[in-house]
Amino acid sequence: MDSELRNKDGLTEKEFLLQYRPGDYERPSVTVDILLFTVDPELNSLKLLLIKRGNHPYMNCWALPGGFVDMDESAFTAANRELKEETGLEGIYLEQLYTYSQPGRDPRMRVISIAYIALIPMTEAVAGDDATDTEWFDISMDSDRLLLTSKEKDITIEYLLKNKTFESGMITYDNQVPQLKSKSKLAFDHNLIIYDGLMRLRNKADYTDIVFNLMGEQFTLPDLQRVYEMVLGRKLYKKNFRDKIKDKVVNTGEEGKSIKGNKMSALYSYKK
Amino acid sequence: MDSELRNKDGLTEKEFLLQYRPGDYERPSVTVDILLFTVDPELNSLKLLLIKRGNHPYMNCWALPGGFVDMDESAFTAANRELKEETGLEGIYLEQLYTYSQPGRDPRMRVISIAYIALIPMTEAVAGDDATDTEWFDISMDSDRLLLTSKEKDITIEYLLKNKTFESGMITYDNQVPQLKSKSKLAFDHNLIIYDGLMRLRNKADYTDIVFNLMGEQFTLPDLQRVYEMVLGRKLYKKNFRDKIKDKVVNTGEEGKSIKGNKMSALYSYKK
DNA sequence: CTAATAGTGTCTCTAAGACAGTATGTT
DNA sequence: AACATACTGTCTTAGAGACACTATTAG
Repeated sequence: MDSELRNKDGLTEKEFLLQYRPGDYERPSVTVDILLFTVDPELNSLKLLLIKRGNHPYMNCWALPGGFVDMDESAFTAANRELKEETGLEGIYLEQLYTYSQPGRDPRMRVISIAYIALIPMTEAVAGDDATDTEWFDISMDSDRLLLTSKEKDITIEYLLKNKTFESGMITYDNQVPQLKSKSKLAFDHNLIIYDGLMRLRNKADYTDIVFNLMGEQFTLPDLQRVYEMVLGRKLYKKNFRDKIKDKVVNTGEEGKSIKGNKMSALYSYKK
Repeated sequence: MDSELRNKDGLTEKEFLLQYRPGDYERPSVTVDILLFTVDPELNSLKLLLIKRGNHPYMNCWALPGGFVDMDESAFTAANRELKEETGLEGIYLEQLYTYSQPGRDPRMRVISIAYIALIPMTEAVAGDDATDTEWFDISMDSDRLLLTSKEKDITIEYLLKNKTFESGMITYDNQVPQLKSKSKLAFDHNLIIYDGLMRLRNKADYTDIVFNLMGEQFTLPDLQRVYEMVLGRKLYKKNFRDKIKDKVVNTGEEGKSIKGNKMSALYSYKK
């Protein structure tokens, strides 16, 4: 067995691990940041949960929910735990987005943040919490602007998207960089994270079933199309849309009204 | 100005940051692991660089190159630094893959690893280094097996790919999990990382120009096709392939022989 | 001459995109 | 009656997939 293999100091693995002491060097803090998306019950907008910071740095700016990764849990587990604390919900769609590690992204200390995308159905949408200044922002993005608004709190957070060319090896690719336009703003590099997350969501809407995580158990096709349109940020042709999703969906035989319409429509559910 | 904004203790941001002391809690180590791919000069195989571990844990197993992220550098910078140390090359294609954070993935201590994909042209391929037991493995993967082989060292590392269904929110998706088959094996969770990286490479070969990072300045279309086939792990129809890449490529007017052929062929270069 | 390789033509099938049209309901 | 909405038909274009074909060259 390999368990009796000895290293150059003559130690087996068990002996090695017993005597091993990690070096005494500085380590970064590691956190998870969560992009929690949903759609509002009237299907007017895609929504993103933000929390107002009550202290420096970025005091009074809006930030993504998140927290530290504990020593005995994975980042995925930490993100699920934060979601549970924030919304009370479990079993939510959760996907790792990207890891942000630029030194100085938090002026207090070195923080590396693993960002996650979470999606909850409109029916589960939890109200904003006034006490902790938690708020669902309407979020939209077109070719040159990222816009976050809260009607209740009368807040507009706006970033212009500037085209920038990146080089990597042989290839170059165009990307966009958010540039603050409004008075209110996002904390840390959360503007980047939100931009990246929305792009990921849009891309995955095209080639996966990710959008169904924003729907309830049953839905009409007009409602499903509206959700796709909010995610993608553009109108879709009804017939083409129905052709595209027809294999992902099954007619329940029941009928119901679409959220914005008053005409009966067939109710569908997601087909696994 | 916001710089005069005071928190509930009456401190400005500058004052707050001066008195701020990070909590004295345990932090994980953060490393980068690098999937360095190239193709061999005879265009027989896609290649991946691995290093043989000389100590516990996973002594004598093969591992991805990598190292710690320093406190004053981003993970991207750390990956570039490691690449420079390993190959002497700079300006290489480098893309963040995924972050692996499962507790226990390193039995010595808590290590969170940010994995990167790097691609270098075949012409730049550095030889394996006998002193440090660095070796370029031939890598291939089909629907049910991941295979890493070194002809020189007579090593075969083989993992069967077992289908597994994952649930996340409303949707389920099928994925594959590597299961050790051979006597030689990979260290830590590097089998997962390699599987994920190869899948990413294959997906991106379809909708980006990523594969050109494996080519030299000039190449014939038959050679380019062979590289695509090695990355994708399947044969392509010549005409369809040429139609697909025709806008990515420009005829230099020169002629040269393909690496495996002895007939002259038009030389192309990558069109930005 | 034969076999292999470089390169092109073309057919089918599917999916995206864009409208047009019918039926059914509300006001 | 007028309008909006649910739902379907169909045309065009583009790309993936699959072969068939010609031309060229090594041996």
